[in-house]
Amino acid sequence: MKLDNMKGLKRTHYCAQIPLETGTDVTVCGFADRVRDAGHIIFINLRDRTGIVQLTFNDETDREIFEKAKSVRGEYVLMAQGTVRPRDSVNEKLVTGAVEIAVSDLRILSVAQTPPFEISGSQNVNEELRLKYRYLDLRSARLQRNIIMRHEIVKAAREFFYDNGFIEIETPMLMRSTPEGARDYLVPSRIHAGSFYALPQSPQLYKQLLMVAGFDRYVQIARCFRDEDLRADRQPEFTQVDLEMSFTDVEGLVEIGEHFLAHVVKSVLGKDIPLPMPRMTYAEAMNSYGSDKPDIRFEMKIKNITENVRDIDFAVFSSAIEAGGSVRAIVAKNAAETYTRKEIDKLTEHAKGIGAKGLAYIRWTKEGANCSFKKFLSPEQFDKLLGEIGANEGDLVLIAADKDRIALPVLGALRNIIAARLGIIPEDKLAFAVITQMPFFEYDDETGKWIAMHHPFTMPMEECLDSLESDPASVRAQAFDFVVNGTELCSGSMRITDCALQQKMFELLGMTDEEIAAKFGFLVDAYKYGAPPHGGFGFGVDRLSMILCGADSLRDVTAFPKVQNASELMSACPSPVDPEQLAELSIALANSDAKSDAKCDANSDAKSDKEEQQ
RNA sequence: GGCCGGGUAGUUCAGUUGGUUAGAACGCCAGCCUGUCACGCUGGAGGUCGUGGGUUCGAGCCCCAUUCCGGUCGCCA
Repeated sequence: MKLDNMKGLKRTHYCAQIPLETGTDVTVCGFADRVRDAGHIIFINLRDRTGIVQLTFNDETDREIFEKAKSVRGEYVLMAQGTVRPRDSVNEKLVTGAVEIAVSDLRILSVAQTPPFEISGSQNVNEELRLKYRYLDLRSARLQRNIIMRHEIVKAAREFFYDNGFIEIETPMLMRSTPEGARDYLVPSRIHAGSFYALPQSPQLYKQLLMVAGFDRYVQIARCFRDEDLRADRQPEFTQVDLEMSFTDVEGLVEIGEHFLAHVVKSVLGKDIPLPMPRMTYAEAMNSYGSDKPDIRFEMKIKNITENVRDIDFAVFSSAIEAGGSVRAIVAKNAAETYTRKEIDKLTEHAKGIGAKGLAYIRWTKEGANCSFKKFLSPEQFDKLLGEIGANEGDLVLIAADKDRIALPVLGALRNIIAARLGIIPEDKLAFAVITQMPFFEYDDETGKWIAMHHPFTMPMEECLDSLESDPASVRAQAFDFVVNGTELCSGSMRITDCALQQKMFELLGMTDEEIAAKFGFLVDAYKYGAPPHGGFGFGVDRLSMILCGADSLRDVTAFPKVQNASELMSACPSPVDPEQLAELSIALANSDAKSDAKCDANSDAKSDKEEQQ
């Protein structure tokens, strides 16, 4: 088929933005979304990024154009010139549903094979297939909307920070590897055989040095990389609104952060977010929600019932208490009917998966209160306990007895699962919260060492400076997180600018002078030349987009996402490279078996290429 | 690395205690149709049942292995 060109035509409007006045001449472009051939009259829904407009062709007006329209198939790329006129009957579902374009010139600019799935119904199609043909799925209204909304978010972010005196500065993508924390993506150096760059996990060190350099307020829409396993809300490469500012404190940072979020939400969704956002200490979040990223759209707070059950002669409770743990409970209102014995067993299995030894429960239905430890209580004790817990008929009480670091997260996880199941989470609500006073250290069970929970440049809270060595577990940091609807959006902190203190922190984290000099020598040196007090944070653009779009996965707000094993199905990367490339980089592969290689290959073509090489 | 769920026409799915030629809807192709808009009507094409092995007279179904996708735990300073 001979294709047309655009000669003599120029687009005047996007499809869904044509004037609705009868008689207007317009020229529109896009994809054929749907073709309805009714014999002597043909309708084509033309689609572009703004939406859909109906093109109408009648065989009485122009036979040649009509025949051309007859040949159009789904996803053909068209350009049409014509006149806006009212329809016989209005399609309420379309913005342009009251009008149509009577076409006087039609150009077929490109033909299309039948796509492997229908664009309009793509959200029901197997995601693996959609990811292989990502460019087709991206044509769907849903993904067009998400990707454009993400653009609006980044645009609003830039507006906000430019207006508040922040300077946008690019930091290197090829940098020194600092393998503390997440694994680095490494980039081999051709010129320095055997040496490697790392892709940034975040621009952390550079942005701190920009403060030492006196830029005072820095911002960057920064791409970051972490070679860790994926989740629905975790991709190996992601984007942060990364910033750092001087002459501020935690409250100053949090204020900028919350005004930024409010500006973005207002710009993109038109919603007002009440400020200030609720603040909650880390300890409060853990005690009440069993999570450092609590979903506060709903209540169901965790209760500490240790004192209420202390006198009960039930070994599960008493042994946990004796071991320094506690007994915690959540009351799921009106959940007793939903959660049968079998369903509770499932919850228990889930709890065990997270580390609980088991769950005690009280299921109070119309038939009475069924309690897994009833035989250890007198009827009076049981009634008293029910009252103290605050349970009523129809409620389900779940109880975990363990060390706090087990019992709280377990109930926190169950809280989310149960709320989702009961449908008590208000879907359109945005519940932001700022979690403050994060712990500084985290005990690493594997190595038996204390490691920095945030990063080693984080400033401890002033009142904790004296207990750095004596009681590391109690040390809190001048660090904070922004969370929304149970998702962590942002992590930030004030940084250490005192050389002596920084040295001490490195030592506490078990680093030798040699290590410090080799890894962070340039940073330590820099702070010797005068450093303003400063701090900063990074907001996850992907996660923010996910929440604001109402998407369930980062894949829905990322143009070309990676799948769970960190490969990309469309281009089939990562992939093996030519031996010549490796030789140039002075890299010899360990004797890898074909099996582990095949895992990297996302399609059979790549696989056969590999086999040919071997 | 562990646990859970999934893979049957192009797509979404059904498929009985293991039993003849594996079905439906949508899509696709052809014909008809002058107001459709999820157009309609008639007809047609289209399947290595993820892959490999086993049990059986016989496997989409049972068993074993494996692979791919998703969720999650570990991991993510």
